Amino acid sequence: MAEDWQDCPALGPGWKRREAFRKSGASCGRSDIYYQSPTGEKIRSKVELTRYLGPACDLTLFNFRQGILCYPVPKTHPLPAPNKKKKKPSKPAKAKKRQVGPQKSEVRKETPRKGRKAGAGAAAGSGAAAGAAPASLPALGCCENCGIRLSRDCIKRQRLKALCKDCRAQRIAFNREQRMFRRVGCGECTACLVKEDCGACSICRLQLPHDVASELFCKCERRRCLRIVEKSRGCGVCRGCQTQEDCGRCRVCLRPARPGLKRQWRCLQRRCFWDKRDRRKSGSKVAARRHSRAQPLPPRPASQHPEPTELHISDLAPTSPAEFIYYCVDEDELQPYTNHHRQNRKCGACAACLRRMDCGHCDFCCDKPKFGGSNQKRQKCRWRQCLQFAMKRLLPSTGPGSEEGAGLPPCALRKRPGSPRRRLRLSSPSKAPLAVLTTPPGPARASAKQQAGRGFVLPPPDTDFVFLQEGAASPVQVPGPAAASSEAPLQEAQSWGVAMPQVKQEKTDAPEEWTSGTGFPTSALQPGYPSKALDSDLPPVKQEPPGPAEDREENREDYVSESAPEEEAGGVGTPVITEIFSLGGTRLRDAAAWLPRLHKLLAVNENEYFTELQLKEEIL
DNA sequence: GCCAACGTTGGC
DNA sequence: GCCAACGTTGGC
Repeated sequence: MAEDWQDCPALGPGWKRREAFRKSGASCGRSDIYYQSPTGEKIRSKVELTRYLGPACDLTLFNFRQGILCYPVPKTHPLPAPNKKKKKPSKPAKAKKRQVGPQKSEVRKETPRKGRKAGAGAAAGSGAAAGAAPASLPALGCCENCGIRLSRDCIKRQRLKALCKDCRAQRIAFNREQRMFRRVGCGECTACLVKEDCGACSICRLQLPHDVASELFCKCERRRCLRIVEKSRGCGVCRGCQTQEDCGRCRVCLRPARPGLKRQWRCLQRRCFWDKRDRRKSGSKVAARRHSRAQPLPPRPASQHPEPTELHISDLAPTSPAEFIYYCVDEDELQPYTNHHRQNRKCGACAACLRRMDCGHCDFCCDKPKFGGSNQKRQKCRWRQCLQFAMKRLLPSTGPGSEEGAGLPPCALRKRPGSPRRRLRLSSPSKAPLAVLTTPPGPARASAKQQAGRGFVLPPPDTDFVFLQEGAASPVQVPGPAAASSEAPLQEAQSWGVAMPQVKQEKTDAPEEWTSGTGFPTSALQPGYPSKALDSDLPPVKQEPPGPAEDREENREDYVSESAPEEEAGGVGTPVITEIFSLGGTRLRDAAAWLPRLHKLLAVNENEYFTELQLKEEIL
């Protein structure tokens, strides 16, 4: 991560080069060369460089690894080349073209997230949106904190791009430090020095083994590090926190009071710089602007932590035993799971793994350079993401004694600290029929993750399952459990994977595609083809002809080779598998309520299509 | 908690 | 050398 960029004059002013040594893995010690264009574009290979500079630019003399021009031994006339490597001429046109990618993604970002972009580059256009406090805006292209002019690199970066390099580093360091405090504490504050649990807080009441709770993150509430900056209270030392009076000029102060209601928002000038929430709550960068230019970063709050009486329970307290275990897992214990090799994400046998062609339509494909994307997401085509891998992590364990837990490293049953994706796992991923859980579009998404107590999540009652059973030619969809028995055998769930497609918000199905009342998409029960409304404009997905091995699997994989393209083309857009990882967890108890009935149904009617009526009769 | 972004690594 | 994509980080 150490970005020791060095100028690369061979490519022209503004170009930088970096050599990154691989620190681990089979190729440890090997180095990779990266370039950065004057506009901040990252170039990873000569091919990319060529693409970036355009065909008019001849790179044959350019040694990508060395970052220098290598002229052929001049036999006759030694002058030719110096200018040849002047990439600059062709760059603008191509660079302009390359800008399309980022711009596109930024547009997309702007909509749902109020566009951080608006602050710098697009500020002119969105200034009206910011409207209320234009006077406090920092100059475009200036660090929001110290006000120095930002480099192009800083401007380009979407994260923290409104901060200069130093301020950004400070902020990142602060965030990192806070995480450390949350996990292990500073070891110096009075809370960290307390050796005895209080015995009365919510954690102590859980009566966890002392040796587990003592050294880890989920400590007694009274022993939690005091250097953690609580979001709602601020650091107490920055200018915002120390300002006692409202400015009377910011948009919060100027907001007309509602009769009978106390103003809820704090004056922008009084908000803590370190509170990241304000950046989003106040829309775009208004909150960050309060610390703009004239206001350097406040001293690190870590050295001047809040009063010892301030506990920060809300940030830390696990809300359930399950969460508690998550927080208590020792990092080392997680190694076997967290360090699994990259290839472990492929079972190599499921339809997704056997699929060789990218769909070209999903968001990950669109991100790929070969499809004209900007290579920001860098993820495998959604339709090629391993189904087994997804299922392994889908269903939660029910405890050490359960079958789900058997045969797994204990860590596999726990959430991973530090990982944004909670993956749940069951022990027997083999031979699992595949199931797809679909949810009605639009507002249903918000409710798709109903809280099912103790932090687990289950689909809403009107959620539909589309079961893609191996051996069956078409998916089967059933309505949600009306009065599911929560005591159904958990083992049943092992036979099924459940996924939730289209969780992402980029694409939303038209509501009319769904039959109201039944909760079924009108097209979903068409024998053989379950997809929702098709977009005929989209080209069919290229499918590689099956190899010999695939022939054997043909029947078993039909459901993907047929249904997947349909779904891709059908505007369902995002297939199901990767979305599993985004689920906060599906409560096995609830999943199990579905599965026995479906399992039975499909066992009896294997290889048959199901009509909506059949399913209703059979299941309801 | 979720996810976009991107550094990094595996494999062809 | 190049590309695919894994895994982590930072932001919302």
